[in-house]
Amino acid sequence: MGRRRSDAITLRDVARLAGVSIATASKAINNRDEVAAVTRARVLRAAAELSFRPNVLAQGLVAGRTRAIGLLTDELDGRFAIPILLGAENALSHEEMSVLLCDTRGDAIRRDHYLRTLLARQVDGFIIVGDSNDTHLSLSADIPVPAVYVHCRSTNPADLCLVSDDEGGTRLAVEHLIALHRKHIAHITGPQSYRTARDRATATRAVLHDHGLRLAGGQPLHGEWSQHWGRHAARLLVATTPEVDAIFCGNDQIASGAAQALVELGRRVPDDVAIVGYGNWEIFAADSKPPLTTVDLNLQQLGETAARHLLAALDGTTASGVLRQPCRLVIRESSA
Amino acid sequence: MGRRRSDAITLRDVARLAGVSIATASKAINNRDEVAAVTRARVLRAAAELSFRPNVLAQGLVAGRTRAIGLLTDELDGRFAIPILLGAENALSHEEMSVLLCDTRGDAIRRDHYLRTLLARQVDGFIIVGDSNDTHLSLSADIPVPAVYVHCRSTNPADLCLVSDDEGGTRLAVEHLIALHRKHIAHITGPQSYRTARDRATATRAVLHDHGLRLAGGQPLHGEWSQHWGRHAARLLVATTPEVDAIFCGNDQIASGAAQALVELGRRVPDDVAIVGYGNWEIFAADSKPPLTTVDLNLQQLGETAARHLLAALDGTTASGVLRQPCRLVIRESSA
DNA sequence: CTGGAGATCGAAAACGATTTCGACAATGCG
DNA sequence: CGCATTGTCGAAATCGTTTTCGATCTCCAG
Repeated sequence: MGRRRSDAITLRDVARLAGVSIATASKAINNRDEVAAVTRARVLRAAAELSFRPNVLAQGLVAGRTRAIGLLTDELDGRFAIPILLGAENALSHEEMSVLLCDTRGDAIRRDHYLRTLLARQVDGFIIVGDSNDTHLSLSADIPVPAVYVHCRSTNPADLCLVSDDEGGTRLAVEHLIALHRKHIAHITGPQSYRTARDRATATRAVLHDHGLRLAGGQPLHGEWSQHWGRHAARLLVATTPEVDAIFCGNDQIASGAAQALVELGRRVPDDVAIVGYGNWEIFAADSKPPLTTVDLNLQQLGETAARHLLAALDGTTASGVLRQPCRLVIRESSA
Repeated sequence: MGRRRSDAITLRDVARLAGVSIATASKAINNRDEVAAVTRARVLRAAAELSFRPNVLAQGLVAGRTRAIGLLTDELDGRFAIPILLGAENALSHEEMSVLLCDTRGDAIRRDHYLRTLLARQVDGFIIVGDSNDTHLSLSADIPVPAVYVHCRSTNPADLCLVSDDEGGTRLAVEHLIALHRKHIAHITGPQSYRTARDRATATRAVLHDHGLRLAGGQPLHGEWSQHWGRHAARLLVATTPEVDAIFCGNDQIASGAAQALVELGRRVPDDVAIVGYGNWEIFAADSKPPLTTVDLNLQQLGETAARHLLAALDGTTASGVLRQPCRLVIRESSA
């Protein structure tokens, strides 16, 4: 067991070894001026020799910056929160900031509890990761530090919200299918209760209309976000609209299920029917049969962007409104 | 924006309102004796009135307990770390402990960096979540606080490691198939380089042997942990060992792929061939066609157990060695 | 040689809690 | 009543750092 806690290296030790006062040592290490270059070098050498690490608690207590942020997620076990979290954590660690993780499981009581805990811990700011469905209650009124909302919309227009660009992603997908000369493009997606499902359905129609086309089957097919619904909806579609030659699916699970059902019905993918998914959940998209063309949400970058905006806010540069992160089309065999 | 940081409620405010000294207020709030019941009540009332929340930084600085632990993961975006993390975080939050999350991405340099950061932050302990494949380098020599290893094995036998009980889980799966009167049971699983794949393959043979059976096809089929390999291996199996009437798969993706291939080959699941997966990754297992019988790893409980052991270690009750967490069989249509 | 400016440094206060220990009052016992 | 014991409270030390501000030193112009 390394050094015991009691005999950790403190600034006092460094100062003693360097032959200066604690104050000077602090200034030397924190790159303040009013300390001679030669003195600074001596202090730094001493610090290195003792492998000194400042006690962040005391630092935060005095300087008001704890170099820690709270990351509040609604449902961590979903598909979206993790990449966002990884992106944010990565960007923050570059700035020597730590992440305190709390998952509310969609429970308001837990959220309040965590919020208070994190505030008692004096976090410098918050990143709130929602589930992109409903708008997220604004917390800005309750907290004295900056917050950035990711993958959800705050109820307060003065907050900064970062979301994936559903309209742009939809355009990428649908125009890709149009470029493949598909004329009968259908849309299978998730429940109408999801904002993203509604937005992308609307966008699908708009893009088709721009190119003088209309949705195959007339209506988007709304159901669950599952393979099962994908299979079911694909069978429905083939029965009611046999001329369909492309399907744009609301996520990769639906796409995977749809592909499976089409193969069972004797349609070739992509020759007879091209399929495009949404989300680029690699485990589904790349391992499906055939591998799926899909829209990547750049979630990791979304997290990084959130972290950068939060860091900027800590420096006083606040932004607000809804920022849309562009998507990226990943082409695989299901439309090749 | 709630209360500004500068005018946060401190113990001084509570003491003043209650008409006692700071020392007494501290004792009253922390439930120490040597304070009269009536005084304590007055202090608590004052604290409640001001909605006082102690500054954890100062607490940690003096009392040596920061009520925060570091959670170090090797790869957070894998399938295993998240449920473990959720379980641990839940158990810890009951004790008002926070989780500092760091993902090393399997990189030793990042791990060292995070380790130092967390130590500078004076965390009370560590939970190390590995990827269950290789043994994890022991960190105990470098850190002055307790650590618990989850889903991996430490190189140091004095460390406490919590893993899923592969042998028990395998027994559940295989004996379930045997109870269904299956005689020709095959095993499709992941790469031999994975310890869990090897252990479960060995256990499969042992359980079959206990019941006077042997592995259909003679050898376990090792490949990738993917649907693609599941499809491929299932086709191989039917070609070389047509009498196969059950397949125990190393994970749910392989099982899902195998089921898909079998259906395409005209075999009915489960009537002709029963299938059991491993891991109970709901998104695959429950949404597959047909839904998969599988072995649940109780990962969330594994995380909770880890948290409890860590809390015990903080109180001085250390344990060591490898603890195996029992699994649970989830029966769905693929073997019903 | 003198005086003021600028550079460099350290003593001490501050941050918000916990903990130790001495002071004091109330009580019990002989 | 006198003395010891117990119960209650608060002054002060402590933790490791940052920050302020006064002290000292150097150096150069007048």
